[in-house]
Amino acid sequence: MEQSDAATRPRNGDRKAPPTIYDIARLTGVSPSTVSRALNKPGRLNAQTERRIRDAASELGYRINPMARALPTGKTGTLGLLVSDITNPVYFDLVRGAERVAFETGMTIVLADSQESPELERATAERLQTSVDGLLLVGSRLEDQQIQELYSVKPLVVVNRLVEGIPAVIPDVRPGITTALEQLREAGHRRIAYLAGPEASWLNGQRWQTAFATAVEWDMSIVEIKSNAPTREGGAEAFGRVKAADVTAVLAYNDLVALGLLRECRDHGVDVPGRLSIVGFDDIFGADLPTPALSTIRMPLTSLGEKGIRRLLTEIEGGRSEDESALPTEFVGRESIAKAA
Amino acid sequence: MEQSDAATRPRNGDRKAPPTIYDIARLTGVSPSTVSRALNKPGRLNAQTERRIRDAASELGYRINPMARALPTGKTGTLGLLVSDITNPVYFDLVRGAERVAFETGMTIVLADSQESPELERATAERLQTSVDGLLLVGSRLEDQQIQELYSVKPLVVVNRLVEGIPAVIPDVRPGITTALEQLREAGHRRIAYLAGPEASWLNGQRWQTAFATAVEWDMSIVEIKSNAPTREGGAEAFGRVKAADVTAVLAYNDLVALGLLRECRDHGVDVPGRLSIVGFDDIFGADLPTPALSTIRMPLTSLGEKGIRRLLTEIEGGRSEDESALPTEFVGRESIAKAA
DNA sequence: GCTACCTCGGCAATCGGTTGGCAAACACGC
DNA sequence: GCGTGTTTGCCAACCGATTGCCGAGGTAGC
Repeated sequence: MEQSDAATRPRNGDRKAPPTIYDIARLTGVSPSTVSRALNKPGRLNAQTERRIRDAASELGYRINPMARALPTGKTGTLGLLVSDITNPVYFDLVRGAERVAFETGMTIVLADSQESPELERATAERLQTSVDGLLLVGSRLEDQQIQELYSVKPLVVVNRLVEGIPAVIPDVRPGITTALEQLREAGHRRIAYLAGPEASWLNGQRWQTAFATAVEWDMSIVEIKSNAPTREGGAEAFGRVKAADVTAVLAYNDLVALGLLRECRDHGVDVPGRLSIVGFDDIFGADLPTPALSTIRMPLTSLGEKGIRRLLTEIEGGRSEDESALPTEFVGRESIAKAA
Repeated sequence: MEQSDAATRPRNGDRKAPPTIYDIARLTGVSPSTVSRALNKPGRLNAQTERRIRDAASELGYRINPMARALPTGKTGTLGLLVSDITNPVYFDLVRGAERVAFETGMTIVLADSQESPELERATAERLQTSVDGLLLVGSRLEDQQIQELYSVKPLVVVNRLVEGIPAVIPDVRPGITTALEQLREAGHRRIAYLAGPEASWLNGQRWQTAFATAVEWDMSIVEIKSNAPTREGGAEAFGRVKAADVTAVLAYNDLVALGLLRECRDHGVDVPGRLSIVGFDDIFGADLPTPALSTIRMPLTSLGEKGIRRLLTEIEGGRSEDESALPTEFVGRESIAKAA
């Protein structure tokens, strides 16, 4: 596996230091401050001088040193994105959306995850705060007060959560849930279960409360079933409790849990959707793969990511953006729903 | 959606500047340089003085300013991780592994993707290089020379690729492919196809060449079928060509392509594995979800991520780490393989 | 020809750390 | 009492930008 003569590789000492504005200044015979202005105060200088400096800069392959700029300005050009679990496919599109907006505005995103641990989340958030201009907290498991403390240090926006006094971007779970329960009701389901997510999750609360209120309104019975983790394993592990609950349909906290339950049903010979209908949340990658394909309530993930970053940017600029309306969810009907047995 | 009285939110000006070593110096009556040494040259100072300073620091809630440190030292404490497509589940575990090692060593990871575009990859890499200590290039689509140029600027490690003179971490595709073809052969398959990935992908070349050599050695016929993109859509779109090729088994460039093909087969009534056996690569999230569950060749993703970062760290320290042996792949038998028709 | 104003570019301070060199203070041996 | 050596902490320069202020020179108005 030796790919090359080690002696031919650059050592750190070999690499030439990148050019600075001082190099450009020397080359063009002006002062460094003039170079700085030429490069980021267009119009401030004589057009011809500016041209000359810009040319010299690109000839030298000059790239601004973000650290050096950050020191006097206090702006790092970096945003922190903290999610509860990187390996949860639900964050794909959200991250993508966030990245797109960040890239367009010339910001860099630092992605980190807290592995569903509040302690780790706090530690990571604090560490990130020293090197970013603002933080996007997605599905935070922290307590309100901790988030407020973080907010008192640096700009911050929460996604999928509401905290007193903190700018937020959230989905409106109502449309998706309403349609889903409507479908279940029309298919004759009267006893349904909600397979719960983490208690510290605000979104879990929203989903449960909305499902609960809707079910009650429509005279369906509904029970909440605990699950240990918002993962496929968590869903599989809840199978026994679901079965014992004697319901004809399950609304799961998220697709991961729904997929875990679905698989377990198949492995135990419980016919889905014949004997049990299952609906998930999020419409993650893979939700359409199993047979039956999973019906789910799609979250506006890309938009949540995009709006989150935009919101954060105006927050950083000191603007006080209006809290916009929540982004609507949408029911995606697939094969995991059928007439109640 | 108004969550709070806007007037109660901190404005940027409201936030108090974080404490600096100057604050600590003033508080303890020593000079800033002494504070600096107390905090990161243990033993250089009188033990008692050091204690006093450390106590004051933690009392003030001091956190070092990474930018300020980066300036004189040239070390940013940040590593860049550049993947070809963030939304490809294959990178989950790799990113996880990389993050774990980075976190343990106190480094921060900046994750970016190039959306399968070489131009974007180069631009992003160059941008990242100004603010990180080193770069991990995963599945790069750049040309060798471009990578070498990047390497001449900052430390860099490539994953899933070999480039002359560049430290690399790669999988050994042989074990997985050998076992997979062995199984196919024993099941009576004699005509197989390789559904190709991006031409610019080194890994695609490895997979094809190894499959080719092995098939030839064992007297199986093998053909290469192009696919337009290494995605589910790409796999679906290749269905016609696969069907026309008159083979009994397909080895796909990755699971995404395999899943796309699998779905398309189902939609067109082609029985898998009855009439066509399918094997993927990577064992991504979701590979086990469809019916039939996808057989695949698992990549040591977590290890690739971990080793990649470790390798990068020694590279940054100026060490010249030995090129270690490639990490073995492993065949994962599921339901998408059966006896040849 | 004089004042008033504007344009253009440089000086120097600043951001928050790090670090080489030095000097003060102290201990020790003789 | 003096030379030598060691410990300890400070001074000041530096990293690479940004920016307030100022002065030189040009232009215009009267």
